[in-house]
Amino acid sequence: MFDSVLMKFETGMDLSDAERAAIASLLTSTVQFKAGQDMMEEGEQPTHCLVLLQGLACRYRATPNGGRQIMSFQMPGDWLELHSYILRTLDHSIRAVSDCQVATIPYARIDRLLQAHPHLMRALWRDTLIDGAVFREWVVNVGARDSKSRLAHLLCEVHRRLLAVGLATDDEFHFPVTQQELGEAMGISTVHVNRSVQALKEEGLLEFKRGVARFPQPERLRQLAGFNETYLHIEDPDQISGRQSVRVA
Amino acid sequence: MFDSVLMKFETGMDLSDAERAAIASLLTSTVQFKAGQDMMEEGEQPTHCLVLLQGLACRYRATPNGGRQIMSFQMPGDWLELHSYILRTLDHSIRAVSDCQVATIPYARIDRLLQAHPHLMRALWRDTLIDGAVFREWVVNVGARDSKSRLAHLLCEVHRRLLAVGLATDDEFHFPVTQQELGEAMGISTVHVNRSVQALKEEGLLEFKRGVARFPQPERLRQLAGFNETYLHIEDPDQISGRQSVRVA
DNA sequence: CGCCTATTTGATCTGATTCAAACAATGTGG
DNA sequence: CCACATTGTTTGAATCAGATCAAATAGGCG
Repeated sequence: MFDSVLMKFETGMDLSDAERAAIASLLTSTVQFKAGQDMMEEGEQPTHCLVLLQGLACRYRATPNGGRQIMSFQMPGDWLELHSYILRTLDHSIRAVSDCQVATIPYARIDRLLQAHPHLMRALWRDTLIDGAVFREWVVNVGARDSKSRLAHLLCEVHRRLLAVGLATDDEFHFPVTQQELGEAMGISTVHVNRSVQALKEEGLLEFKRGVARFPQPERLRQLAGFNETYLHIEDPDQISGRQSVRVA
Repeated sequence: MFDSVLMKFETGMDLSDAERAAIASLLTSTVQFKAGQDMMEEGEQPTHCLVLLQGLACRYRATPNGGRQIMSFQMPGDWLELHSYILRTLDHSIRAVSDCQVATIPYARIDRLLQAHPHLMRALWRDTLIDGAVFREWVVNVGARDSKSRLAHLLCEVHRRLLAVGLATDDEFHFPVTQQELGEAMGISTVHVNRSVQALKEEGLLEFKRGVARFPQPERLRQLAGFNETYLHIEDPDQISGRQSVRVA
C-alpha cells in the first residue's frame, strides 16, 4: 500500500536507505475519510501534516457566490498538508473526492525527522516547488485554453501523475470525479463539462465511464491539450543520481 | 535600495544578524534589464538565481496560439529564480515588465550560504510555499471571478504586496503595466480589460494613469474583489518571534 | 512635427452560462 | 428482488459575458 508513496518520494532525489526508512516510519498512524468529507478547512491552524495513501483528494477554495474553485487534485503519495508546518494558517480546504486513507504526522515528528536527516528538508522543499509548478500550469489551463483542451489537459496531467506512482497504465486510469467537480476545477459550468466530455468522446479521444478514464489515442489527446509534462518534473531516478550530491556535497 | 529586499526576507522568519548579513552579501552582483526583455526562458537550465531589486517583472508561459499567459507579477525583494536550483529545468519564462535591476547569485554561493546557515533553507522553503499560495489564488481569480472583480483582485494583491515592501501608500502605487499585459495575466482580451478598467473608474473605485494606480475607496474595492489577504502570509514580525524557535529548537 | 505604441469605441459574433426538465445509474429498505 | 429515493448525466432553448474585428483617438518621444 505504501508503494505509491515511496515511489513519489523517490522521484527527483536520491535518498539514503536511512532516509527512506525514516520517511516510511512516519506513515504509521492513518485515518479514513469518506468521499466528500473535508479533511481540513481554510483558516485552520493544523497541528499535523497529512500524506495521502489511498484515494483521490482535492484542494479548493469556497467562492463568495457559494461556488467552489478546485485548484488541484491530489493522488497517493502526495503531501496533502505541509504548508501549515511553516505557514501556520491554512489558506484553502482539503477534501476527499473518493474514500481516502491518509497518514497523519504531528509537526513534532517532522521536526525530529529534519533534525535527524537535514538533507530531507531539501526533498520537502523540492516537493513544494513542484506543487508550485503544477499550480502555475493550472493557471495557464484555466486562463488560456478553451474548454475542450482544458479538459484534455487536466486529464493528461492526472494520468501522468498517476502513472508516476504506478496507478495507471499507458492509456487507462481510475479517476472517480463527478462532472460537477471537473467543472469546479476548470472554472466552467457542469453542463459545459458534459458537452466537452462528449466532444472528446465523439472525436474518439476519450472514454470515461464509472470513474474509469481511457485514452484511445493518447498522443493525439496530449497534442490537443498542448500537454508538455516538463512542469511535473517527474525525473528518471537514474538521471539524477550523483547530480544533487555534487551540489550538496 | 536593498530596503525592500530585506523587508521581504524579514517577513515571517526571525533571522539572526549573521543570517541577515549573509543574505545581504549575496546581492552584490547586479544586472539591468530593459522593459520587455526576457531574463530567462522556459526550458533553460540556469546556473544562477535571480533576486529582483528594482522594477516590475512577471512569469509567463507562451501558449500554442501565439499568446502568453502571465502567472504572476514579481516585485522588489522577490526571488525571480530559485526553482531551478532544485528542479534544474525552468518551466516558464521570466520577463522584465518595466526596467529592472536584478541581483544574480551563482548556485555555488547558495550552496555555501545553506551550509553556513542551514536554518536559511527554511526561509527559502517558506518563500516557495507562499509563492504556491499566490499561484493558487491566481487560479481562483482566473477560474471563478468575473472580469471586474478579477481585475480588482489582481490590483488588490499587487497593492498589498508592494505595501509589504514599502513601495506603496495606503491607497496608491506604481504599477507600470499595459492593458495588454493585464489581459494576459487575467486570461481576458485587451479590449475587455479596457472596459473593465473603465467600469471600475466609473464606479469611483479606481484611478489609473501613466502607470500609477490609486484606490479612492480601498475597502469597497477589496470587497468587490473578494480580497482576503491571508493567502499572502504577510505576517507581523512581532507575532512570529519565538514561534519558529520553539519548533526548530 | 510625425511616428509609434497604447487606449478607446462601436458593431458583430460566439463560447459558455443558466434554467428547466428528462433520463440514467446507483443505492436502500421493505 | 422490486419500488423508491438520490445523485449524476444528458438534452434543449434562451441569454449573456466576453471575444473578435476594425477603425479612431490619444499619448509619449526622438
